Amino acid sequence: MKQFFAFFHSILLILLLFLTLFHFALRTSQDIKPKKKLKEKKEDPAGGKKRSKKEPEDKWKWWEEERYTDGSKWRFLEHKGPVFAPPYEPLPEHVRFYYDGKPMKLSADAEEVATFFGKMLDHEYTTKDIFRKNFFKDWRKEMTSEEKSKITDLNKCNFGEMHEYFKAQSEARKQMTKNDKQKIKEENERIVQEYGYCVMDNHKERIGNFRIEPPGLFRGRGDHPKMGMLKRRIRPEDVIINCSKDSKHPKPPPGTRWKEVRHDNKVTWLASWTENIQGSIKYIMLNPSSRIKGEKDWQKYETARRLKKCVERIRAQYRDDWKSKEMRIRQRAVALYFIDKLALRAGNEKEEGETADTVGCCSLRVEHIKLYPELDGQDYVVEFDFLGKDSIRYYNKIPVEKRVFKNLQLFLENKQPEDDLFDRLNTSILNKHLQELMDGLTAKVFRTYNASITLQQQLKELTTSEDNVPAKILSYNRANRAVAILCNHQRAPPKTFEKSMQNLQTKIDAKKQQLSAAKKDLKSAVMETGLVYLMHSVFFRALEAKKKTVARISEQLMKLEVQATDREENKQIALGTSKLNYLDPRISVAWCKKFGIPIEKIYNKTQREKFAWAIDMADKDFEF
DNA sequence: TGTATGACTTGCTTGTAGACTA
DNA sequence: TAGTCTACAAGCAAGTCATACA
Repeated sequence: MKQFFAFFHSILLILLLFLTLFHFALRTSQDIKPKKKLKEKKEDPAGGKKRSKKEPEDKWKWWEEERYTDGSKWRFLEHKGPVFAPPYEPLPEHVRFYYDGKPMKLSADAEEVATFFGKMLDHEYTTKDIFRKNFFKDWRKEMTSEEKSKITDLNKCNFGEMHEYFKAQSEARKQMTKNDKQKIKEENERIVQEYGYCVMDNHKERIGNFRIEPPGLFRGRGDHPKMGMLKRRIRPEDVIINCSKDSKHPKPPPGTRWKEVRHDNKVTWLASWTENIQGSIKYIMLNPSSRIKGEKDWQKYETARRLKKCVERIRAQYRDDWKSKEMRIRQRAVALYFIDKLALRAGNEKEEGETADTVGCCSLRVEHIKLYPELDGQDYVVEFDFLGKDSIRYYNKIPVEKRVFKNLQLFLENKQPEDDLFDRLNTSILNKHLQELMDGLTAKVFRTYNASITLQQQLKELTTSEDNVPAKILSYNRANRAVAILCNHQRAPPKTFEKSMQNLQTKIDAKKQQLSAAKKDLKSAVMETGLVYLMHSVFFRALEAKKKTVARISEQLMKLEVQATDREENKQIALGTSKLNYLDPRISVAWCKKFGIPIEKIYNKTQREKFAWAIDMADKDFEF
């Protein structure tokens, strides 16, 4: 009898378990209701930061209006002038400068320049010979004759206390109370409201940089021969104001005057001054979201689209020119081939000794290329190795067509490493030729065209409609990355890169553990619920909840893994430059609309303001 | 035709606001 | 809620290109 009951009990249990599993299987095959958006901001790749800045009140659609056709940029311009750097505040008594181990009180002018150096002690710049030499030379110009005779060796100068003082000040700023921080914020906001906007042709427009650059030490990039030189303080007497005659002219600070007030509506700047390092002019101009900048940007992409229509004809022409009898035409044709194929910059000539030694296509020298008739199984390989804009290294090995290779061999004949590769060519000659091929065509249009067309092609290739949003965004970033690589947009890996990757990996590991625990939990719940299924439906609801937990954690894990892949691939590549300057925003807008991706996932608030014209006008079928 | 200059765009670095996390 | 981290925006250097002038 006992055996019979035991057998019956077992059969009953198996039956119950089967029923439960059957029911469970049925339910899992149904879609899970979309979960309520608890923390939407977490899903925003742009950071989803709730900035306090208000959306601009002026939602003017300038792109729906006529443009000026007479070369003028505006009819009316009124602004308040620039904001000057605050005056120098002398160091407190206890912060001393030491020379040769002894404290020494410096005159105000010498002390100010010394603080510029003291602030930078942590920076590699202060270890560079050129920087130190230039700084010391300019610093001595600010010294009194007594200081000059005493301070003769920079190596005997000790700026340590200054450095510590500024570090402590920065620390104190961080430690300020919420209230104090709020007060500073409000004051800044007041300044922005007063000086950060202008009125241009009946519209309030944001100014890009309304503050005059403060004095400091010049931070030239690469091996810049002028790094460390003193950037002097700009006073109202150095500043030219540009505004319309009939506007309320900006007032200079009390007791000062402007260098000049002019009314030139053929230019877009509001104020300008000449800096003392290179003697170049610096400007105060409008924000990228302004009409004046937006129109120009739009126009730039339209020129690139016009190039698309005739690029094949131009390519056929330069290929033909590789065979020309004239050396200058062959050089022009080979250079254009590189600009087109490799997205090289034009390469203007530079004054020797005034800037870092960098080159672009037309200014390439013999020493920047190597020719290999055969390399790694490929024929006619050219190796490029040179410093481009901002002293960023361009290194690339590419197979070229035989004719290009033979031409290059010809160009190199009887030349020294420091000679120009294209000695019969410069950017002016090249651009004049391009102008003849297409109205408005210059060397840089090829960069814009190739960048935008690459993005469009890559998006088509990489996007899968079945993918979820994070996977689609990864595809977008990969397409963007292809462009950044083409344009050689590099960045120094962030100092915190390794750590942040480690943090992300820790999160992934934790999430994996969490997932496996949740799965285990679900499995045992299935067993338990099976036993009591007929008695308590409440257990079934608990089972459902566990199932949802597993799904949620799986999704979170996937997101983290996508994030890690994206970050790793982006380690040394800067996406921002191409996104802001080379990619027709209408391509991205169309892609978002086509695949149902919120535009906020691709462009942050500032970018959306800059590209408002594109967001408004492009539909899902836009083709570059 | 070459050079200088002015105007504007492009491009990298850095400080920090504010989101995230424990 | 305090401390940490990171995306953003500011900052400014460094390009391109048109034009004026010799």
